[in-house]
Amino acid sequence: MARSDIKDVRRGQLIAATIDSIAKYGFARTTLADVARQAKLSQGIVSFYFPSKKALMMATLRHMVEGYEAFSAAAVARAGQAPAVRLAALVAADFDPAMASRKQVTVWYAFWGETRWRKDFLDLCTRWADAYQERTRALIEEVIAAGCYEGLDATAIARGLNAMIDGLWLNILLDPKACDRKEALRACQTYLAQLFPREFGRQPSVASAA
Amino acid sequence: MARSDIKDVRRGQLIAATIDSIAKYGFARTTLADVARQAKLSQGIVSFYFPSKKALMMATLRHMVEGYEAFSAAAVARAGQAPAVRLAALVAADFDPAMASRKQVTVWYAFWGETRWRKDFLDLCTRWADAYQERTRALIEEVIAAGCYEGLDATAIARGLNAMIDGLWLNILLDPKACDRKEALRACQTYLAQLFPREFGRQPSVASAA
Amino acid sequence: MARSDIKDVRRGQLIAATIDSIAKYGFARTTLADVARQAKLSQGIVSFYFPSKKALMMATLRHMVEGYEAFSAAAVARAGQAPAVRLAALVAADFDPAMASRKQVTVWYAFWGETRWRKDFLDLCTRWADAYQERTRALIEEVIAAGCYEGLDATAIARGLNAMIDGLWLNILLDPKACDRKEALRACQTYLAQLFPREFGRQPSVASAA
Amino acid sequence: MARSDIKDVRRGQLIAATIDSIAKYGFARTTLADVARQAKLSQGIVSFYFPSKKALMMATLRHMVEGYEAFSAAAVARAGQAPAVRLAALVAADFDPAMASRKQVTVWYAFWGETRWRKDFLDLCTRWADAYQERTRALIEEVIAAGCYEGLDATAIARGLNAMIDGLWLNILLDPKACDRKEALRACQTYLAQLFPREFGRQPSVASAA
DNA sequence: AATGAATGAGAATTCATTCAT
DNA sequence: AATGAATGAATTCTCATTCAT
Repeated sequence: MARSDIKDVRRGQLIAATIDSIAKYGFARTTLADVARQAKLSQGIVSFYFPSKKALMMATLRHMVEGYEAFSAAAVARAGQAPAVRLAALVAADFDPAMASRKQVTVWYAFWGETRWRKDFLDLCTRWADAYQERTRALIEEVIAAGCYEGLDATAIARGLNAMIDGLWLNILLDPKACDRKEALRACQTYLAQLFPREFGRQPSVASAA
Repeated sequence: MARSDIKDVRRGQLIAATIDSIAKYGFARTTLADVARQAKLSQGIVSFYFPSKKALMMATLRHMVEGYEAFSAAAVARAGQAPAVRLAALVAADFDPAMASRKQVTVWYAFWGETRWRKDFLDLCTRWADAYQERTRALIEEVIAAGCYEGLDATAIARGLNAMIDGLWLNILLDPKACDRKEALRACQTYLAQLFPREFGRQPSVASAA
Repeated sequence: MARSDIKDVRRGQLIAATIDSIAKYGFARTTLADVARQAKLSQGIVSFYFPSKKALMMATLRHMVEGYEAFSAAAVARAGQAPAVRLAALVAADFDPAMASRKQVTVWYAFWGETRWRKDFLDLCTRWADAYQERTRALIEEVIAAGCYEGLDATAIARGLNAMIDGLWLNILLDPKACDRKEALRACQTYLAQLFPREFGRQPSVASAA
Repeated sequence: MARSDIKDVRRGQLIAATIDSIAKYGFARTTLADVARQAKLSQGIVSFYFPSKKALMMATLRHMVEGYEAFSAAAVARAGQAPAVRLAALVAADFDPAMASRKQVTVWYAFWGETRWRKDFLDLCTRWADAYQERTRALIEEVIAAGCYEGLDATAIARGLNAMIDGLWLNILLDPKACDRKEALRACQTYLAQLFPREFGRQPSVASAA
């Protein structure tokens, strides 16, 4: 194995361990010793690969963002050309078990709840968040145009849709019994069906197409 | 000042200081020393009034929940009898400067992001959250009935609306430039206008009536 | 009730509470708050009657010493004139339920184990301890003289007897199952019977005479 | 120095420092900071080697018990075959400067005086204490048999002898001027001489043989 | 590359003592 | 005489970070 490969492997191990640990103990209670133990590596190695706890956390967040982005983009790509189907796929991806597992959601909100390094976290995410918002807006605009809808504000709708998704994730986190992934996806689809009845109304098959 | 009053005053001071400190430093970095300093009291007094940091945090959360509930209920009560106006008032209250200030929102998400005591936090909130969800649902049902709408699922709409509000709060927290309170409220109203065009469409005045 | 009486009552309450607390929690874990609670008095009153924790402890020790002394002297006085009977009574008093209860023994050893204030404790006890040792010695000398024993060193015997009593108390404290008060008393009597077979041998009735 | 050795060295340093500190300041006033200072190590390292103060104390007690046991057993082994000489050696070992130094005795009684962790301390010692009592009893029985003594209760004598030794240690602790090691040993030997005049009477040389 | 011992700055919590009422 | 709120120093324990091997 090449030198650079093993480095990537170690980094990956440590980031995975960090995610596990945040999910289990929370952000502040995640100690570097926990991470090392979880990764079955020695204490010192964490500092070897990441100069500080903050750097480890930043790398972990970057990893999560990139994973989300890749998963999301792939889902949309797989969905073909039709704007409505692409939009449905985008939404469905957000509630895919691989993205909206309890563990993932816990970790996302652990990051958002953290005040201390918020600024740095945001610097890391802003570009991505803006791009995501813009992509959603554009897709909705396409759906509006393709469906000949009128009087709809794509920006406000995109903002509302994304906010609803975030809020449903929070629901999943806080009260998984009252609202699981399936229930959350249904709420989103209800919303889309109200907006675009011709594309989303009475067509549960669209969701499963994603 | 009577003996029994001073206790309430001190508790209030400490809870206010806790909120300030969480907003400034985050949940984990809020030390009892910070709280004491902020409240201009001595270190030991925090432990005198709250047996542990957890107890202080629980009391703080309870205080926030009760404050939110009271504010929200008062806003709806002021709105009169018409269901749509009441619903508009409920939503508007969520984005009132007194509720959705950056400080408040920061603290809410600090609590939700905390893994360690999540179970206890939720035990404290569940009843309230359920009641809130139910109240929203009932109000939406009234609006549906009063407006003779058909094919609308009040439960899913309520869930979606509440989730959207939560998500918009997160937007306010994470990217206040892209989404301030006014913008957030607009997104919600857009949603309501799409659902109930006769009550909410083209009538920004309704919102301001709240 | 006269002023001075209530003061004595309060002092007594506090000392009794201190003894209870030492027995339950140990010397260092006995806080003034515990003592106050146990005595059903307010926190501040402890400092009012005793200028410091050390002073409370000293008063408690003095109380125990005086109680022991009084009990012991009374037992000997009741025993009449015969030296052997007096000696038997002295020993029996040490294992009387009122003196060698688990609580009492715990507290005595809590005091002896305490290094911090040892010097002050000893200053308080030395005179008493010396007097006690001398009294025992004199009594043994009388027994020797009355029984016409020869070659016995009253000083060494007194030292040995007192040490044995102390050691048996420690046994009661550390391993009450293996050695209770009755068993301890038996060991002492065995010792005396070996020393003074004519007075103590085969006469269990002597012990019960005490 | 090998990695595994250094751990033992550190543990030993810390235990030695703990003993010194208990002897100097007492049980409760022995802080982890004291121990670290005494051992010329940093604060944190104490917690690194011992998960809690209690664990440090337990390890210290175990160290003392093992040291005592080893010393005692070696003394008896050196004494040869004759039961009386072995018994004399056992007793003499208890008052050897290495065992009954003021420091050691202080620490023993500090442990016995401690209420808080008494149960755990005793769990650690009970087996040893029972074995010690049994060994003494068996030795005394041998002396009785070898000397053709009659009417002696080995159990009661052993209990009394061990209690006397404990009590003499307490004397050494509380009033070293009135009773030093030599004086204490003399009291024990007087006792043995009264029990077994043929083996111990008028033969100070036996003791010095130990 | 990797290890894990060592450091020391905090953090929560406890508690003797003070003092206004 | 009595109360109990308030203080702040002290203590145990945690942990990010450093560094010799």
